[in-house]
Amino acid sequence: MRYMPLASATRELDAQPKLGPPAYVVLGMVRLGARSGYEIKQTVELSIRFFWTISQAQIYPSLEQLEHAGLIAGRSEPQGRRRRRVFEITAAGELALAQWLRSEEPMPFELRDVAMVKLFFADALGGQEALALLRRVRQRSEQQIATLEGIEPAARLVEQEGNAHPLLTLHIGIAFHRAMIDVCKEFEPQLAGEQA
Amino acid sequence: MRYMPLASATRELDAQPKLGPPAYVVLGMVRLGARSGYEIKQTVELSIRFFWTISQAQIYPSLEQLEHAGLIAGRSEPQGRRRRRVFEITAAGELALAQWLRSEEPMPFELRDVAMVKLFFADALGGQEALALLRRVRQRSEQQIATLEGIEPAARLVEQEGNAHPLLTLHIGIAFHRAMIDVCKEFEPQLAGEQA
DNA sequence: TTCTCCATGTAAGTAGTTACATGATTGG
DNA sequence: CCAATCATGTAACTACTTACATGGAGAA
Repeated sequence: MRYMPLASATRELDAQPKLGPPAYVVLGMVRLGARSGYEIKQTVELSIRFFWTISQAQIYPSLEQLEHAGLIAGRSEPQGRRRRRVFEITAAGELALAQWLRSEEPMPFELRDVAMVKLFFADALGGQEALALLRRVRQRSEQQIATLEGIEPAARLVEQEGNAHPLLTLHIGIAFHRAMIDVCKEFEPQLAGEQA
Repeated sequence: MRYMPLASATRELDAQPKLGPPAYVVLGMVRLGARSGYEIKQTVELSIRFFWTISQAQIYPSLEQLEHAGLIAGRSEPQGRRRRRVFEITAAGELALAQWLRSEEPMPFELRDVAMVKLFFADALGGQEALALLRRVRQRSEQQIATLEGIEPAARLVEQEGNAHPLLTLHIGIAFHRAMIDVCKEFEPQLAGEQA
């Protein structure tokens, strides 16, 4: 039996300093076949960009952390003389990812959208200008939908490889923006009727 | 004529260090009648919380910055012996707010939602567990809708005082979550059919 | 040879949160 | 008199971004 304060004992069991969402994102991307840090960044931009971002500067430390924890295995695989580390998920990694997905931790919905803020305060504008803002917001959503629909073929491909959920989140994104457009459209006549 | 590098001259014209979104949020809230820092925090929690948050620690410095810039005017108005500063928007403040609302700066849509990330990676789970996750996400949206609908009476009141846009953003929020629920519902049978 | 892409790494800075500190008022 | 609420302020910390630095590979 060892004598040490409880806090330290607990810390020893926990082992690693606990992974944050960015690390799980990297882990999940490796699982889906993104091999290098560079590929992960690209895949993120192509797939989850509209509900999660991650900068390159976060990816490499996350990879290190995950490898250290034994959740991914990396090896050097240079292209010619250009250095390159490629990673694969380990059995422990699969387990850790699934555990995170199952965990009952709260998932607060947090949107942080300047456009919505501007819309909220738009009564400070005249009717014509408020209408212009509303239309800019609508156009943004139309643009987003176009982008998301552009991704759909790729999502259908990963679906055929047994990953149907990327397509699901893509559809949610499209539905989000459609909903936004609908509410804006409904509101427009109310503004058009106003004098400046 | 003065001799100084261009950068300095420009900085001199700009005068203040430029306001960020949090400062404009505070400004807008003062315009809508929130008088003290404390009231602003409460109003934010009641109104824009689901698409923008702001911590108390940001509010007081923002108020100072805005007052310094002449966009709001504050005076001491203690309640008994309890100190209290109350603020009003100035003409310059109205102008600055409107200018911000009109400005053509890009408004990138940025959502940051762990639930969507988990959904995206949910193929790492068996069908039953993925279904459970999907239902948790759905319940979250149902909960959000209930909260938002609870706010609606208050939004209708401010509408009658001439501010119709808070109600608009509220409707957008409700529509968001309805859309999310719809897509989830559509997807559920696909998972229910799977073996674990 | 020059541009774009592949690839990794890090230092410095920003934006924001949590937690703490203080103290008065109101209502049960 | 005790708890909840009103009210302000700040120090320490965390998370994340931007910008810089380096260099090879392939294509025009």
